[in-house]
Parts: sequence; C-alpha cells; structure tokens
Amino acid sequence: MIENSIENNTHLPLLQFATPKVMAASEIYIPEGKIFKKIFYIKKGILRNFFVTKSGEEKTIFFRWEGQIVAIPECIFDNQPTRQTWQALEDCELMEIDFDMVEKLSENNISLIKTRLGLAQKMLLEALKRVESFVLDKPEERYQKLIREKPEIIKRVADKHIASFIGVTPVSLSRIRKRLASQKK
Amino acid sequence: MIENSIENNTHLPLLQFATPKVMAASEIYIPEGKIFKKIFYIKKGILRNFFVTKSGEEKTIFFRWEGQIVAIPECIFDNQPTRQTWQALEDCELMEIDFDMVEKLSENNISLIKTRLGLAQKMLLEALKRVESFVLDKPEERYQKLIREKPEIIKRVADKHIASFIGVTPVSLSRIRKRLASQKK
DNA sequence: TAGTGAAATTATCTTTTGCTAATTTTTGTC
DNA sequence: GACAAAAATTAGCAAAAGATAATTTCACTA
Repeated sequence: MIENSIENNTHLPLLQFATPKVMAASEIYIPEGKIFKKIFYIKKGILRNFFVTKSGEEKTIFFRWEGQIVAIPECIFDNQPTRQTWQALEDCELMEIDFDMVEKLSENNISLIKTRLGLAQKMLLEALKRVESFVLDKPEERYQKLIREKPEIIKRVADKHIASFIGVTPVSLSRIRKRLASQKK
Repeated sequence: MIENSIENNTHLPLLQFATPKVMAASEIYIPEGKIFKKIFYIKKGILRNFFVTKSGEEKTIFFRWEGQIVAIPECIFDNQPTRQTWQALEDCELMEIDFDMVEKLSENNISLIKTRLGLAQKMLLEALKRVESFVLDKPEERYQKLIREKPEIIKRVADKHIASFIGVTPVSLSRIRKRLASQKK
C-alpha cells in the first residue's frame, strides 16, 4: 500500500530529480547532528529514528516503512541539525529528493505546496495519535494497540525497539508480553 | 507574544471575516462529537482540550492560550467529528474564522497556503517534542521541563489538568511535587 | 466573612516499572 | 552445523505509580 505516493500525479518534476539510494540492514542512514535537507521515499524496507541518551541507550521515536515519504521536521522546517539518528532496520531502497529543489518548485506550483501541506497534516495526525496514547493508555494497552494496528510492522522489528517506542524498557515489555500471554489462556 | 499572528501580513482577507466570541471561565466551547469547521485566534485566555474516558475521567491533551491560532486537526484536515471537548479555563476572547472561507481563499492564494503549511509544521514540531518527552523522560522530568519552559501557563492551570497532560494521576503529581520540594532544600 | 464544593495533599495498599545481573533463546556468520 | 554475539526472558529488589479514601487547603459566592 502506497501511503504518500509521489508517483501518481502532478509532481513528476520531483521524481525527475530523485536519486536512488540502497542501504543494507543496520546501516546508519543519517547521523545525529546532520542538517539533512532531503526528503526520501521508501520503496522497500524499514527505518527507525532514535535518540541516544546520556547513558548511551537508544530510544526509538518512529518507524518508517515502504510506501512512506519522510522528511526530517527539524531539518526541513527549521534548518536545524537533527538530534536523532536514522538507521535502516532491513535492506532498504530509497528515492532521495533534494529539498531545495522542492522549495524552488513550490514557489509557483500551488499544487505542490498543497501536497506538502497534506503531508505535514498527515504527520501531525500521526504524532497526535501517539500523544493521545501516552496520555490515555497504559504501556500494556499501547502495546496491544500496536499489535492490532500495525501487526506486520511489529513482526519485522526487534522488541527492544518496540519497547522504547511505547515508552518502557525491554525488560518491562517482556513482562507485559508474558502477562498478556497468560491472560489469553 | 503573538505566536501565530494573523494581524501582520497579507492575510487581511481572513480578518475581514473573523467574528468575535467571548466565553466565561469553565464554559464548554466545543463539545465532543462536533465537526468544528472553524479556526480561531485566541486574543485572551486559556483553553484546554480533553478526552473523557469510559470511567468518566478527563484527560487533558493540550493547552492553548493567547496569541495562538488553533485548528482542530481531525475536523479541519479530515472532516471528522472530534472525540475531544474544548473548554475555556479562563474568561476568553476569541476570533473565529470559518474554515470553508479559508479553503476558498486558499485556492488561488499561494501565500495563504504557505501560512497554513507553516502552521501545520509548527503544530507538528510541538507534537513531536511531546512524543519525545514521553519516550525519553520520566513523569518527574516532564513536569520539571514544563515548569521551566512554560512557567506562566502552569501557574494559570489547575494541577489536575497538568497531571494528565504529563501522563500521570493527580495523586501521583502531588507526590512528584513533594519529592521535588524536599530535594531542593 | 462564613459556608460550601472543588482541588490538593496525605495515607495505605497493590500493581507496575526500573535497575541489575544471570540465564536462555535467537540470529547470523563462517 | 557450530560458534559467537545479540536479543529476549527471568529473577530479585527498590522505586514509582495506580486506586481508593480520608483529610486539609483553597476558591468562590451568597
């Protein structure tokens, strides 16, 4: 399923300038501190972005997978270096597009700006849903929702990454899994 | 400080159609279930939006205050009824703008769409920062950050609303406050 | 200013999580 | 298929949070 297609409409000019990028699983795509002024489309694979805490732990904030268009908000919106690291979790195939190009093309292309607005809105709804879940749900419920709503993604990602995604330690997630398994019987 | 001014630039057409709305403290502004197709500018006062859980508890998701432009994402982006309630926490003065009007004006006004894009991006950065804090910080740290970064807002809002905002119960927030107070000495 | 209701704090008890370390299981590679 | 490294689980203990209820403090209004 294509989540944010760039292959279906009036934005062919973008694709013209897209360049392919291939990465192996576990490879670092974007290191912390970089001002990454590209957007990219994921043709294949999963990536995650994470913070490294003072004590060296990696805290995963989001997963991104095939069909999605990704922009790093702080870089693209604010021209700031990202404090996070982006890593391929599987062998990935991306299509990169220079963002300065997008900006230039946007100047007099109202349809392209509308596309950008749509993408920002989509990302916002996703982030808000996440906030909701942190406010309303216990970790156990967040985990259950995740299995229910994104089962195929969960299977492809290590539990330790899921753990920080829902805001708990890997040990705690393991206990949650155990509790849920015993309740089912 | 004006956070998202609509009074300073090329968007006077919007202001033309804005209508004032005054509310008393504790009044419900937007009830759950409504498709609220307006955006509003807060001239004065604070509002909150909250979910009501099955057990009847109110869980506050955001606060909005003077200087901000507010759009209810699910209503404006997706034409969906909101599952949240909006309530004035102080006497408020708002300026309401019909969103259909904004859409119509946007069609051939690239600058207005850019403004909308900017607003969506701003909201996204805010929501992402919130997600970060849930993943990286303990409730105690979230509370400390809040006091540090929004001291004037915190003072104007009841603790029980702060509590759900940072994802804990009012009782737990009270204990956090006690712990912090004892550490200071 | 006295009285009422809501908010905040405190107390008690239970559940969950974090931390650390040990153990088991899984994964990937040679 | 054997080995090494990483991931996941388990265990034990301390800290924090949830639930409930009682008590104190605060805020509003009559």
